[in-house]
Amino acid sequence: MPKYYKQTRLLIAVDCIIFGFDGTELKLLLVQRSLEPEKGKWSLIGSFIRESEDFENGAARILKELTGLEGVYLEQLHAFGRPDRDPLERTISVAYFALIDINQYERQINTDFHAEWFPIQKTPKLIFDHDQMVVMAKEKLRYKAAFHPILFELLPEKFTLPQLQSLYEGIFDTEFDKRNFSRKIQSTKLLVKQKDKDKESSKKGAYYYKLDKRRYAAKFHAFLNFIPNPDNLKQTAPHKNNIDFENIKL
Amino acid sequence: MPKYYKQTRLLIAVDCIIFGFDGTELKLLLVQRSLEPEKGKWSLIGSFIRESEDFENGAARILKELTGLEGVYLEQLHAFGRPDRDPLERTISVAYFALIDINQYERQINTDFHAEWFPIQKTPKLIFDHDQMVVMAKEKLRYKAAFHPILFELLPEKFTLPQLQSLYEGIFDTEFDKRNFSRKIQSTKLLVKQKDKDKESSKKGAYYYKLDKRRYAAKFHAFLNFIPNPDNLKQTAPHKNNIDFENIKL
DNA sequence: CTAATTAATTGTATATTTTACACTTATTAA
DNA sequence: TTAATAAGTGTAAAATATACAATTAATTAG
Repeated sequence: MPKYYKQTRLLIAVDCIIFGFDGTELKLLLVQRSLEPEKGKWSLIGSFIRESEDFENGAARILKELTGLEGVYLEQLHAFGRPDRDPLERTISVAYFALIDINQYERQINTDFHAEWFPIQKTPKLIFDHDQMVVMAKEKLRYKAAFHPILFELLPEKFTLPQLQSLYEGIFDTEFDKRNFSRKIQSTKLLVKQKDKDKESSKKGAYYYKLDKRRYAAKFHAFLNFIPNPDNLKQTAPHKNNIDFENIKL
Repeated sequence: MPKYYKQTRLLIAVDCIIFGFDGTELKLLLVQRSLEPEKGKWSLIGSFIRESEDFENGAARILKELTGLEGVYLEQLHAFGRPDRDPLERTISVAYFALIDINQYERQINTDFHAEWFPIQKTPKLIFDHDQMVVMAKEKLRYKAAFHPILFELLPEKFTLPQLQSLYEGIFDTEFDKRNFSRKIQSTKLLVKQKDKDKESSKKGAYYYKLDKRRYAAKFHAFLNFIPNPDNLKQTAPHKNNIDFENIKL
């Protein structure tokens, strides 16, 4: 069987930026690296790609191993290939981001990874170019969330409007008027009001909602314009390939 | 020097989806593959990545070799890694898309690639998963063009509003009202009206415009909402990871 | 038992943006 | 001079986004 001669072959890894929401705060799941170099340092979870494994399969496998979860939302972020990104040997990393409901996360499944949830604003310094990956993933999440109903992937089956709003506010680092937010969300017709209330966080209690699964599947790629008033969004420092929310009025 | 033992190393290629606009039509630059397998078949331009080469460098190098152009708009599209995508040997492809003004393209530079421009709707069948790459690139171009002033990368320094409109109409496969289109484009304040006219395509002649480079650089990432009336856009067949323009009113 | 507290819920008036729609103008060719 | 062609331009109606505050349900404290 003929091959491509004289070409360089490189290591390929998949790294996962795992976002989680616990009902209050957006978090990132990090692990302590188990092999040299940088052993013991905080890192994204990753793995070399196997012989007959797709990137998606690899990412899903990693997630399963680490969190015990299957069927998690996964999307390719970017391929990172700077020759010196791993000082030991050149390694290509195909980064995926994942969205999970932290309450579904099974704490016990894999303790050998030394995994820990960090509030998104309080992540430690990561190895290699993983900080850059996280920055890009946060931008992409914001970007997608501004137009598509992607944040529901972070929520449990039943959730309240105040919970949903605080998720949006956390991700966009701003505050929305609750009347307008409610109206906008409801206008998508993606939510089905339940009969029961969540009495945890208030005396009055907030009605639970569920996703209308049919509509959700149908509208996932639609443009829903979730984010009012981009002027109020705080700017992130622009960098190469950055996506941010500048105001169009100069 | 220690290495990562017992891990698979794979071939890495960069493939470029090169979009070009000639003032009338959106086109794709394809080459006839020069090596086995599939020698002689139509293909995206690509190359194995070199020892100390970044993906961006690799993509820019390929573009330079093929078109003679430097400083071309380039953006990573997606990494493709299906184990059997190249039947000869597993090869990862990191796909980039490029936008160029066909009039800048220097026809003579590289005849050994057997390169040819194809109208975007009339491309031949391509090798491997290159058709899938093209589909994804078209979707991403539409997506970005809907919100960001990216299509100017396809135009010469001086262009007319009718030219710009026909570019947008071509990419979105629809028609816009010229009064509304003009108002919307002008409201971005990205254009500077010139004193001279293009008399090629009409008796009256159409005023040339240039980009306001400062504003263009500043607003490149802003959301400008270029596309009115998404209802009128024809649907593309949805597929995995698809981005399309569904109407949000169910 | 009543009052105070807390957070959820709901409506309206105004401003802004988007949309639909058609005539006038400049130029050339007949 | 007239006809033909495509460029350029304005306005009214509709839809959407925004700003803004009172009421409600339940619990807790007095």
